[in-house]
Amino acid sequence: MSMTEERPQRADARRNREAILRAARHIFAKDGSQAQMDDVAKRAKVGVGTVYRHFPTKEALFEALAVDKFDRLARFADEAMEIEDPWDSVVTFLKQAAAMHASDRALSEVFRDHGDFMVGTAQDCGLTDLGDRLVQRAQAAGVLRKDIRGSDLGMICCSLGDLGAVPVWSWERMLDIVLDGLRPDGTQSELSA
Amino acid sequence: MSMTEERPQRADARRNREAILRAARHIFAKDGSQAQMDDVAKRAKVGVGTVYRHFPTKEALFEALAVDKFDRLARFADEAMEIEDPWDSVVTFLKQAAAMHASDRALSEVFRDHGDFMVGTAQDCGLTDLGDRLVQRAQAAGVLRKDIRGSDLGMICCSLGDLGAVPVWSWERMLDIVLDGLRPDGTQSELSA
DNA sequence: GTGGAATCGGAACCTGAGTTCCGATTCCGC
DNA sequence: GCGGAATCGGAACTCAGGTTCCGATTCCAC
Repeated sequence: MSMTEERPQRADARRNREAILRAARHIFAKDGSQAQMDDVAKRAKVGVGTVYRHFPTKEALFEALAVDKFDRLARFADEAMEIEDPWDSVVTFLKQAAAMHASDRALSEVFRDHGDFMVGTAQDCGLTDLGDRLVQRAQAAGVLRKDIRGSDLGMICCSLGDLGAVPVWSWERMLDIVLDGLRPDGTQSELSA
Repeated sequence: MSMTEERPQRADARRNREAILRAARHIFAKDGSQAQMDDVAKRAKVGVGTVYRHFPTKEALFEALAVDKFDRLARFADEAMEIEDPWDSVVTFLKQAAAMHASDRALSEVFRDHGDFMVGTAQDCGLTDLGDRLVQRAQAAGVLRKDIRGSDLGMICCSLGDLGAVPVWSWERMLDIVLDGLRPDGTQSELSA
């Protein structure tokens, strides 16, 4: 079934592919999905045609990068699980994820504009499961309110995502408020579905 | 200095202007700033040329609507000040503002993409002051943590804004969490700047 | 009712950005 | 080295969507 055979590419092709990915990562992080293919090509020191040979469409390039990002998020979650203190591990993960959002405009846009794609990708790279585990561990230790679900971590990231765009506000401050809302103690309302 | 004299417009012109605004409100709420001028014209049952006579540019039309929205937000804040219970009044305002975001894609985009414009407009229509008053009243009554500023209300709205785009998540749930983070009691961290 | 000024409508124009195409160039097995 | 196949580069094409233009139409003062 697999159409993508591992045919050996020519050396220059492989080199260019890497250059394109590196350039695209930079340009998309800066300009979001509005970034232009010409700019990517220019930064990769390559013609536009070359970009299109490696990625048939702008959307394809964008997705390739997005999958990368989710893998990185999954790695963050993995590392966070290593932290002994369960609360710290949730906080650390959220901080890293949010910082990543803040430095990458494209990531926020994926979260906002491609909800279904995002859910699928998070599932595939194990991020969904890792999120659940992070949450359950903290709840078992009694340091996280019981009515939080793993998917709430994604929701929180998404909501912090676009704060980076407005210089007046800081996602760090917002995250602090949200974190206090996640604690098990204190007067609390009942969360809506 | 004022160039905008109140010259009486012809009846059909005034009628068309209203139709265009009504149509634009609907189309922009649905499609955000990606909305197309042709669609606005079609919905207003008017030619594109007519739209452009009333609003010299797409941007101008967009801004006219945005100012409207901020006036409405200011009215919400005003009404919220009438509520006796200071905590309720903050909650009510946030709920109304967030609901407005959820039903209006363009509003979220203004918050995200035109930060400075937004800050200026909020100032002009009195929303900034009203927010400060809402916050201070609640703090004086001891029902809102002391380290919250009026501008945090805007930040919260902004962060809730784009949750509406992803159907998996609900801004109501997120707002519940945030509200618990705003309460004065319970274990709390120190907010970052 | 009539004249002319204001307004309308929408085809045509223009620009920007994604994509294609093909001659030039580079790589690699012999 | 040589030959040809894979790859490159970037000018040119395409298409979508904002904006303009001007003949047709509508309104209002007289």
